[in-house]
Amino acid sequence: MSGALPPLRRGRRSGGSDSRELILATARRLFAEHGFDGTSLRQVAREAEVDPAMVHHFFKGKDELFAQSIELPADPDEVLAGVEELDPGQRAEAIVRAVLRLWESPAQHGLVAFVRGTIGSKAKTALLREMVARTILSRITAGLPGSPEEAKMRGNLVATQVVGLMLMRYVVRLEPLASASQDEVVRLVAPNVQHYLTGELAHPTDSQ
Amino acid sequence: MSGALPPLRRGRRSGGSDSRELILATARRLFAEHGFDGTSLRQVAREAEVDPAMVHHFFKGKDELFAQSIELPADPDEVLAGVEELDPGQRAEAIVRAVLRLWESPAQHGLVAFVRGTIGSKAKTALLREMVARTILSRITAGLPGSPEEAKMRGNLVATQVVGLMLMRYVVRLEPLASASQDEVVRLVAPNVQHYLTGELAHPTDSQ
DNA sequence: TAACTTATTCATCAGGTGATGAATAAAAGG
DNA sequence: CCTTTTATTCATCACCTGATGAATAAGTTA
Repeated sequence: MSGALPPLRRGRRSGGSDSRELILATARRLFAEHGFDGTSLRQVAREAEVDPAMVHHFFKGKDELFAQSIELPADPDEVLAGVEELDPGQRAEAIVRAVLRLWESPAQHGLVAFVRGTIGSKAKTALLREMVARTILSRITAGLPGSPEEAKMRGNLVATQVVGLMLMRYVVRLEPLASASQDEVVRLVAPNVQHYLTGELAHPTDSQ
Repeated sequence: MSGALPPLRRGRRSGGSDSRELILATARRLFAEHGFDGTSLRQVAREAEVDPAMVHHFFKGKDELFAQSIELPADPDEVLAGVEELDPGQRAEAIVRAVLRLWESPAQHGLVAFVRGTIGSKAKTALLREMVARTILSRITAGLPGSPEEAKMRGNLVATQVVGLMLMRYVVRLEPLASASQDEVVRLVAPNVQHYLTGELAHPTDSQ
């Protein structure tokens, strides 16, 4: 039990270090696991073995850290590239494939974080709604036959199916769905998505 | 500017009061809007115009308050009553109707809170998974033809569609879906749910 | 009326939170 | 070499969190 502690390690560490990346990686993981509110800067710093003040040195604050952690998971332009040009009759499979590919890419952590953080608060949910409506649905429903109102509803229905699929497979991890192969998932759900896109939307019942 | 402040109001208020219910109602609303972590006891107390300590007087702590706030939204037995006895070929409409009815009942606040609180954390998501698998899916897939594995997958697929629908309609509030009538929603999505229950699940493609 | 129970508030605790500014050490640039 | 920039840590701040125990007032019961 010596009294002399090792000399203070204040100041720059010798030898290059990538603390910034380390912090980001840790933040990504923790945000994905516990959401925005459930993750503290100090927790990130602790697990990255770094002083809490470093987080403020590299990022302006918690918000910026979060923003950079989820590094918007690739813009929809890229993910849905080519979908618009496809014949509506074949669009469903392309959409489902694109979504599965995205969620099984390195972006997965960030996406889970995004979903958790976004559904947890009313304000953020509103942001999500705007974003989904403008960037994603418009692309999916481009060039559908029928009235614009009908196209919007078709887009909404596609969203219910696709979002439900992502949530159950990647967030809730329901089995056996979570372990099924991409091809199998496409086979199973693409037909229903296609039905929402171009199928006959049930006739208003005559009764009522 | 009299020096004499109004006498301290410590002690029981005269006239009956229903602070307990007031706290519960406020908690329900706030949990639904901001989730579990995003809601503090003091915030609940403030908006209920009550001292924070009252919350501890009536409930053991934040966890118990949360638990009582979401007052498990009616057990699945009740909500899905009768679904098991229905012919699988007609089950879809009953399921969708039951879900819509539930979400447009007074339980809605609690349900939104439950979803927000539950998706926000990994641990709670695991609880949700167990609960959904045991209590809901088993009921929905009872008596389906085919292997047990196939029935489980069919149940999973139904879950993707139903959960996606609830999320988009009641949590994200995507339009025009959120404003559609119950009957219209049933007409639009029940056929796809029925397909998951009893339809032909696409043949393994010969290629691959 | 006296004793007891319940409702209500106050004062306070220990601990976690995000944030800031200064001190120190290494690296980079001149 | 000296200067500037960058990385790192420390010591704090003010604030909010959930929680507890005691003080007080009203209702309830004996």
